[in-house]
Amino acid sequence: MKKLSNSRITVKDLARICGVSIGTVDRAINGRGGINPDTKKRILDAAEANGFVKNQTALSLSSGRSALIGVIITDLSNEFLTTILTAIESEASARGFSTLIMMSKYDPERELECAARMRSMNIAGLIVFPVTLDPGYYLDMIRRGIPVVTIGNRADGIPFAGIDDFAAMKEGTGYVLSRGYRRLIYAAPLLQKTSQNIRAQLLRRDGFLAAVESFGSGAEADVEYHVVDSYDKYRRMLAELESGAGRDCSFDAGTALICPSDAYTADCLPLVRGRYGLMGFDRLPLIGRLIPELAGVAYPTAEIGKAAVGILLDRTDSILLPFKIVPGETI
Amino acid sequence: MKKLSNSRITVKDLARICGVSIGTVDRAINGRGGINPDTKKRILDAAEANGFVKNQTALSLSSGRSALIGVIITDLSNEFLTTILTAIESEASARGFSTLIMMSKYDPERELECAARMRSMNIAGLIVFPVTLDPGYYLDMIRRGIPVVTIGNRADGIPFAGIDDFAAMKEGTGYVLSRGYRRLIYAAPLLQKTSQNIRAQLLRRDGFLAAVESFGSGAEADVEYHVVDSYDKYRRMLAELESGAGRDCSFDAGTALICPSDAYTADCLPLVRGRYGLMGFDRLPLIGRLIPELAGVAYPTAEIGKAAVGILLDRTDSILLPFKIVPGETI
DNA sequence: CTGTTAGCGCTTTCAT
DNA sequence: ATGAAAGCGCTAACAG
Repeated sequence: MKKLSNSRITVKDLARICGVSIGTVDRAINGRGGINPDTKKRILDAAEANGFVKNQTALSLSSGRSALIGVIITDLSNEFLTTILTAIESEASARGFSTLIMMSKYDPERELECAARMRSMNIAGLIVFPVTLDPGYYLDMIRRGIPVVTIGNRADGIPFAGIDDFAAMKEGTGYVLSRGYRRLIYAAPLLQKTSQNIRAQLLRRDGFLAAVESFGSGAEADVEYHVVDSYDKYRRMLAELESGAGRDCSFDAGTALICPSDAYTADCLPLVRGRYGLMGFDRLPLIGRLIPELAGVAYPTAEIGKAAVGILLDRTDSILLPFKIVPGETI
Repeated sequence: MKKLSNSRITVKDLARICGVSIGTVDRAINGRGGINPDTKKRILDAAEANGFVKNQTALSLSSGRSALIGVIITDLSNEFLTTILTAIESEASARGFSTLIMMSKYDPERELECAARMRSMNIAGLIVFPVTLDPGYYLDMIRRGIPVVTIGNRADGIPFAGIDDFAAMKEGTGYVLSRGYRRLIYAAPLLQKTSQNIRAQLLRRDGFLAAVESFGSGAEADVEYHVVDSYDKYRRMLAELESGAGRDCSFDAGTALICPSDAYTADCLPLVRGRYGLMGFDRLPLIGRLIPELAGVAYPTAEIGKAAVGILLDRTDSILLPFKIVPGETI
């Protein structure tokens, strides 16, 4: 195979330049003991002067580890993921690691291919937003000493960095009810994807139901709700919103739409603005700036990204971060 | 150094299992000729059965190349960058490459550190959104056989994938003028950063000026314009918009705000909605869904990401992609 | 204190 | 058609 003369200066070159052995160079470079301070200085100076940069590939092959953190996410279409990713990259970089990013595109098989690929690159650890229902591969990685952390969806037996989705949606829904809305439309088409890991969506839905339930036991308990749990129903709902009054969903002044992800908020907002209530989820920077009046649960994405890296590198346990309910004129 | 038993099955293992030599395994795996079809099948079956995955690190060290494409961007706060990144990852992945992403955070020094780091990982090529004014390091990489492509801002002597920023803003401004607006506020605070590469912003500003200029030669040539070219002025402008009438900027019904990046659109839109005209730039998915009525130049980000990877891997030349003016009620 | 050497997993001659 | 061996750049163990 043709070698490209890309090769920068190596330890061997440094050894030749300084008239010492590569072992000595190594001791200087890595600050190991047992070396004459003068020799050390001479070598380090030469390294500096020649712009020596350790070849990470060789280091990785030799040590069996790398300074690479793998990140598998579904895509970047959602600000939720980009902010987490930003935090991950910042934290990883601050700790001397680089981030290798791949996208599963919501395809469980593709996700596992990504994981295998990353593993073949000796990644130091993996952060994954899982869509696969089978965490077996990840458990195997953990067993072999490669830490794995999940974000977004949980997976049994694997550390998780995130929020308590159940509690967040329960509180959020409670807030909507407390503002007098009595007809709730819960727009969660993703619930249709039963062959994927949608644990976060399930927990949020359960939180929603629990809020409605517990409210139902009160005095003014005539709450009516509707769970939009398929893309078909969701499309129909949007069409009804657009065309004016909806039948299936019984829109009226006391109606509020609850979106368990701002991916849906983006669809719904232009249609309900000023007509019905709307509560989002995530509450991310861009949406917050564009639509300051939007109410919703605030997802602490930056903290989560940082926490995920922390769990990975310090081998600590799962962590649940606090969320907030952001009030707004849309509720 | 402690070796972790992460190691999956290797060519050596395969050789032992099949009772052949490493060389033979290699011939089978890589489909090179000069091997008995039966032996080959036996080896491939064993590889399949044992879930053999080539160790990319070793491959990279041995060949001096890797299947890694480096991407250095400023950050992910902008949908502009996330959509390009998505396209890059898709295309790279489809062509068998992985993406290593780092963020310069608009810091030229940090950008160069990222580049050096990536180089030490034997990246096959680099896509960079440059903020540094000195492309020397990149030229050196190219000289040594590592292709580099710029996006966003151009850099002399380095291939570029993008649009004609000058023409885009000239046309966009022409559109605003054609709709009757005669007072234009051009909000481009980034112009202040003269110690960074802001070529795209400069080109857009020049396009804006050219449009105003060429229009001025006509009959109804009383166009008044104002370039907000610092963060100070920008903040003042936003404050004036918020507080009602502005003095510096002379807002009135015939006023239109032109934002050469939707990063600014996001700030301005809530303040001018229904009062003054507003033209954005980029016209990205989320903003498009949230604010369907926004007028602006549509930046073909997906195509650009794909093109950048193409230039990198096929060693082709710069490419300028077509843009579009999207009309909308905000103008 | 310093030099030598083996080895990480793979590719690639050069022999056989 | 197959095997043996060198080498990519670095680390670590062992000699001296």
